[in-house]
Amino acid sequence: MAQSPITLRSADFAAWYQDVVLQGDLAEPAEIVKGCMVIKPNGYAIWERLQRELDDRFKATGHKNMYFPLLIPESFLKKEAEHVEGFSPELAVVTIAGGKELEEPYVIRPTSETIIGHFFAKWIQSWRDLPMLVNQWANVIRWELRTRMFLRTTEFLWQEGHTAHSTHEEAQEEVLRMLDIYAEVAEDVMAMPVIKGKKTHSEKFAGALHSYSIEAMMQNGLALQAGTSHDLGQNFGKAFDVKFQSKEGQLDYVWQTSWGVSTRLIGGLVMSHSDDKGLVIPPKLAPVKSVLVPIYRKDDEKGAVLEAAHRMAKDVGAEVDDREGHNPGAKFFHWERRGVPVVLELGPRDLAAGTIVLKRRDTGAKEPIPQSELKTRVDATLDTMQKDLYAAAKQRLKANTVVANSMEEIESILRDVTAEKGGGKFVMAHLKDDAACEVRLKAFKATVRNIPQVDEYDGPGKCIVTGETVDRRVVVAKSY
RNA sequence: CGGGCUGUGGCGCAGCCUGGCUAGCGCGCUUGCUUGGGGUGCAAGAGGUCCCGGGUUCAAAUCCCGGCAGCCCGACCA
Repeated sequence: MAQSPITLRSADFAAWYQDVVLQGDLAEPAEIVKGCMVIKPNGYAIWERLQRELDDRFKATGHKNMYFPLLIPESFLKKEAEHVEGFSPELAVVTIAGGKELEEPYVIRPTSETIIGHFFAKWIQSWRDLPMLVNQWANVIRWELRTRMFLRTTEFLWQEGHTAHSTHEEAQEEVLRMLDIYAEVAEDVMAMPVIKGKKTHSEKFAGALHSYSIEAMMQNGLALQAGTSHDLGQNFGKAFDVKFQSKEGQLDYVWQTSWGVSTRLIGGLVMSHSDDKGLVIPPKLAPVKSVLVPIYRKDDEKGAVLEAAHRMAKDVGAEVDDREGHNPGAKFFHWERRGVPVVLELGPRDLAAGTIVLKRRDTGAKEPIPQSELKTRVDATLDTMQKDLYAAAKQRLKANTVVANSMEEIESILRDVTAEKGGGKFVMAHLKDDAACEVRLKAFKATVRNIPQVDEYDGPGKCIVTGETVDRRVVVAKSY
């Protein structure tokens, strides 16, 4: 009894993650459908908040939401050579419908570049039709061989932005604009610091000219690709014949972009802030920001406490946990596991003293405060907690980022790192954007996460494999 | 998709090797009392296709074959 249902991070980080997701009531494996999960109210509410934060920013930058079919004619996937090569191993295909074998199978979308390309071709004729700025909130299916809740599930929820532009420059601006929005939501809303950068050629999206990502560091030091933004060039424009006539009267293919974030963000959120007691949710995303636990012994106390509890809770927008049959301790544990940022305790002692006890989820600090200051103190605490969580995550990122100047050095740092044992680092090294160089990392299961947009290190240097001069250090890490 | 581990009331497990009575235990759940500032205590109760299918046997949770699902490791990826 009273033993924590959550594995310690230090004992097994992967088991800890699973425990936190389960105990925090975010989701559970669907079991009857391989690799899929049921997202529960506490998890879905976080997703809804993320959606709101993202969607507002998409709209503010001129994008409109649309919805495209879940099923895509199989032939569409094959129109872009790299794209089909990248995605075909993980497609789910519908071959029978209405009891009959289909003439042409449909694939369940793994992403929608192809079907959207088809419609772009229909809708775009003139430079006046551009830019076309579309976003879709949807589910997709990728038949992944290994799944983990939120981080990689067979079906997942995401948004995919798809845009078409008349010039490459404009498309490139779009790609970076959306990358910035992702970084802003990650840092300001999720309190999760990220590194913005460009993917290497071998890590880019199948069919893109260039891909960009935001990479976050989890508490075990592993990297998580938290969002991607792709410069598709004219690849899909050519594959789907999306042409427009320019002001000068010339016919040209459009320049496209696509960008997405998924429910994976919730996994990142968990692994950024949560602790051995369970979930920790930054206030800006918390479905329940504060809970008030009333405490009483006798019936006469109960009446007075509950009356005051409901009145004060209303003032601060807190939920009152007035469930009978659970003592306060049990309630504290309940809300702690669910990551509620602030828990308030109100009992007879407080009523007598005119105080109420305020407890922060992240630090565990507990403090009696005057009831008259409740609203301002709760708001201030939520605000501080949001900032502190970011600062702590940022500090961890810094502390676990190291510089290396040889392949041997990188290997010695990363070789024994696993998701369970942790100890991961971001290793900054000069390395050429070349598959032949990255193969050396693959030997110990590390990858180039990205080439940072902003160089915070020592600028150009010699590639540790080829000796050629490269522009800046890249992020090498093990990742999810 | 290859390797390993696992699947038994809601949850966590024991039993399986060496087949045999009514399938146990802890937690949770229900009811009542009690307790209440970090998982109260007592009592009575409810709850089971032993993952699924087939086989061996007088008899299968237990042995054999096949499948499904979960977790971990690898290869593949948001």
